[in-house]
Amino acid sequence: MHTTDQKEILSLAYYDHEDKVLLAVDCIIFGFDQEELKILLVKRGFEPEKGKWSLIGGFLKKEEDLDIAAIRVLHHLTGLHDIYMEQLYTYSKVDRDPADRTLSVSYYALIDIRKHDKELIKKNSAQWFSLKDAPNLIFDHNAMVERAMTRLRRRALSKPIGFELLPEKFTMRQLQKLYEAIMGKKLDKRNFISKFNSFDILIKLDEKDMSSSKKGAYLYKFNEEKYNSKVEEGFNFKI
Amino acid sequence: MHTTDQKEILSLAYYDHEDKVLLAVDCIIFGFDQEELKILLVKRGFEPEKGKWSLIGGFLKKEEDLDIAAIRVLHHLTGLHDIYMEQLYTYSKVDRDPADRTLSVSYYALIDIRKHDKELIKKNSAQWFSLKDAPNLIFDHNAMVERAMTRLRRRALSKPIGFELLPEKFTMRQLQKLYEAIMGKKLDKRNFISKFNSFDILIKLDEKDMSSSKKGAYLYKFNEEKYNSKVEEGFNFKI
DNA sequence: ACAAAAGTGTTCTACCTACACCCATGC
DNA sequence: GCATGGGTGTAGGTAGAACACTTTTGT
Repeated sequence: MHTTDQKEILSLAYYDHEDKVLLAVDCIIFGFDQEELKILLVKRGFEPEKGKWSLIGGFLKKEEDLDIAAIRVLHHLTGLHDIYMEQLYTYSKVDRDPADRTLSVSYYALIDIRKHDKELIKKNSAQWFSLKDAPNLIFDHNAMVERAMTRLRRRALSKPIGFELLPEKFTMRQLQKLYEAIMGKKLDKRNFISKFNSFDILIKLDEKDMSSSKKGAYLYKFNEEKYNSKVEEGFNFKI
Repeated sequence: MHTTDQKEILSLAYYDHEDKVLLAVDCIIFGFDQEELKILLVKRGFEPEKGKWSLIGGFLKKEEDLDIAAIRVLHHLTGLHDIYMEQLYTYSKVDRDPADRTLSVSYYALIDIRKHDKELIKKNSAQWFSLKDAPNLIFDHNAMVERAMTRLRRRALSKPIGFELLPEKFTMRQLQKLYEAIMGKKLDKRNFISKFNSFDILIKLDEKDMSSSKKGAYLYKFNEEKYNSKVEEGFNFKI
């Protein structure tokens, strides 16, 4: 590899006359509160557009790649490590940010809504909104949220990422409610459960969750090892 | 909107201490030559990695957004306008380009291989390669091609983008060969044709193509208006 | 005893897959 | 007349969709 000095020399030699730009990372953070999908938004504390709602973001630093920058931003707001996260799209309209030529790479993230650090969220004047009544966002952030929603819908059909939004132990009903929220439609509980059982990637526990009924509902865990080994053998998750 | 002067003032005020980076656009250009998928590569004429094969690319200019930059790069190499094109992913590893900190946004493009400007290609020392025997590429360009291929496969199943790779008039056999190339497997011709006919988005012409058989094969055109109006009514293209 | 959520199977339909023969023509 | 690619239909299997009643238990 090259040292910084060498790089500067090479850069001067080869790419000297090219334009440089500011690059931001913006994160769409999804959570699920047993009934609906929510996103975490911050009230902007600086100009431009101070006081308006926006996605949480930050600028890419010289020594980071984009994934690292997104992880930093997510950690800064939620206090969480090991967040499920995926790059979405790069927004580049010349006038998207009135203050300067800034491009933004969007990421979406899935977190267990009960696990975030409430103090940090307060400190950053952030707040959870259900997707239906989220406020209007600055710049092109509304479009980012829409694209994230579309991607999440597609991904959830072909990868078992839903579990990232649930607690470790969950009931079948919670899982179904989650998929209903993601897909935006009611599902038949018998079909849903037998589909999921046919995958054989859940562990049924002896415990029951008594919080939502008198009878109680069995709790399940996602068996990630089993899922991975089934994938090795050609298994294809498909809701 | 703001004038450039205002922008500079705002930028100094708000984003002054952030790092700026070079941003490139790299294009995976797909073509189809009746038998297999090909990509258009250029022999790099400048350092670093001069003389090696790479995707065609260029740096984003201050006054462009990314789509415009990609269109410029594509036009520069092929002479074509109105190319089908989609943004794929942004690559950002700190050391991906040894010369300087450069990020690259990849785009893939689909063109009718017979329509490109052969002079321009020669002038840019570019060449078509079938995917199987394409040379090793510089930086992370191999990964870009792989991601493009994955995306193309998925897209081709749910959107009728295959026609972008074919001449305006084509035979059913050509269409089938194209889908076989994209999906990497043989298809049954009866099933393929009856599936496509059930969509009812092709126009069967009275002309025949006599180049590949004595009997001749009917030529078809994609009926884009009909496709669009069917989509309006809820039709879902799904191979 | 009743309210409220949990749990459980079957039938019908639609789509996908596999499969084989005749046709038209140039040589 | 034969070799070459073009064109066409059907039957069986599989996966998805629709659908209703019994169980448990706290109040």
